[in-house]
Amino acid sequence: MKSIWIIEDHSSFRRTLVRVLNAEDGLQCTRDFDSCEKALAAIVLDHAPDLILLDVGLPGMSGLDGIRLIKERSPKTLIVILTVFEDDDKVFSAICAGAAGYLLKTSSVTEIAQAVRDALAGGSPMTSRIARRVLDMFSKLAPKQSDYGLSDREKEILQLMTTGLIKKEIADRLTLSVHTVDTYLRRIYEKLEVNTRTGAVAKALKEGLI
Amino acid sequence: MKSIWIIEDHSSFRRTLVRVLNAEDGLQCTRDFDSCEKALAAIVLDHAPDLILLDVGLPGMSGLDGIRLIKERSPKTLIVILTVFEDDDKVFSAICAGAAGYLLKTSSVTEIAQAVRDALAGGSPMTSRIARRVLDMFSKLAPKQSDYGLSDREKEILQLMTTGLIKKEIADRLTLSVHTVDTYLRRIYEKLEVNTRTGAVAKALKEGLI
DNA sequence: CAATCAATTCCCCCATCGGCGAAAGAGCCC
DNA sequence: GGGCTCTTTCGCCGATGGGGGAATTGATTG
Repeated sequence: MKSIWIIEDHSSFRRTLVRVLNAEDGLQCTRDFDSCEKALAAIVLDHAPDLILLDVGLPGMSGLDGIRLIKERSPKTLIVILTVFEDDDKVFSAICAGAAGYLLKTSSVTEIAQAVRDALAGGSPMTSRIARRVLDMFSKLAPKQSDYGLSDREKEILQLMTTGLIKKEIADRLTLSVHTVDTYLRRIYEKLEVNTRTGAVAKALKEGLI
Repeated sequence: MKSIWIIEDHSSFRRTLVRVLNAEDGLQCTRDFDSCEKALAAIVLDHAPDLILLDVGLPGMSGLDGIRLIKERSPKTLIVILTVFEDDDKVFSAICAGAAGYLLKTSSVTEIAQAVRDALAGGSPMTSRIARRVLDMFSKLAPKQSDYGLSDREKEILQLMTTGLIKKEIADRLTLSVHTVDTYLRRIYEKLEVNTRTGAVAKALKEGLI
């Protein structure tokens, strides 16, 4: 039997959810709150539930901060977002904070119940529109993995540069002469079409060269 | 009427898909192939379809490369992956290459048809297990969003540093004196606990400070 | 009103860096 | 063997960068 909490300020909707979830086999909605603060206070006293259905966008504490705090206190508790917002920013923040699902309130209660089961079974339920947004963000975030024809040694030196080392330190680290490192740097600048260490490091990190 | 191509080497499964999709209103499976190569050749001659159902893991060209090549030739064509593999690597690569959905072959044909509709309507259909993997990868990939208490001005200067500019250029860009920029840099170094431009830029980019 | 902090400008000193040029051994391909 | 790239070493010079300290505005906060 999996325990579920609901954090949602609309009392009628909350009560409906409680009723529907309790009608499901193997699910039990043990508590419900109208704010993150109250739920957080309960987590320290009570033991945490298996899953929390959370409305981000309720008054008081931001739901996004709520996710973080809940996850801090009880990392194993799954958090499924249930909200009216589907802007990139909210979705992005929720996922980064550790949400295990993202539903819209336009979903039917049976869909919500199914989503809860999905999440408990190791899935991350979300509408396909939200999924598209996540995928778009993902491919923007992922490094382009370009090349520029750097040799292994050049990449090694570039990598050390990204740790903040200066030429001399790199030379010491690799038991090379400063001159050698210098030559490498010049070639790296040339290949990357930059003319400063900063530019090289920035390009390396932005484009995932190392 | 939306046109769909299928790339799938199992001929019986492929024919089943064609039949099922053609039975759907508004969908027409115009062509089907048993390899990416043949589909790519067709794209240059024929005009590209609205959506391609693609099996990554078929013989010959890697399906992942296939996605990239198809997207190059016809960026507007949606690509929905249909495969037996659900390892992080495949999913990650497919998404980075621009896939708009990721289904498992364990799905029923009606689910596949629904997924095709979802994708055409602007969604990214995927199983909730796949979604969980994507979310996990996402939160690993996403910068930690730490703070270090940088002021707006300091962040601005840090941002300009990450474009490879030197102090003097930053000063010119902001109509400041080099000395001013210098002071900022020193404060940034202090807050970020580094002592070189390279280190500051690396830390800024790695931790998403800007 | 005072205190604080962010933003700004300036000085000096020396280590480091970036651009110039040169060279030589190792390994690989034709 | 001759060319090629990769790796390594070296010198020189002027510009830049980092560390030290100091001081002035303006805004915000207490």
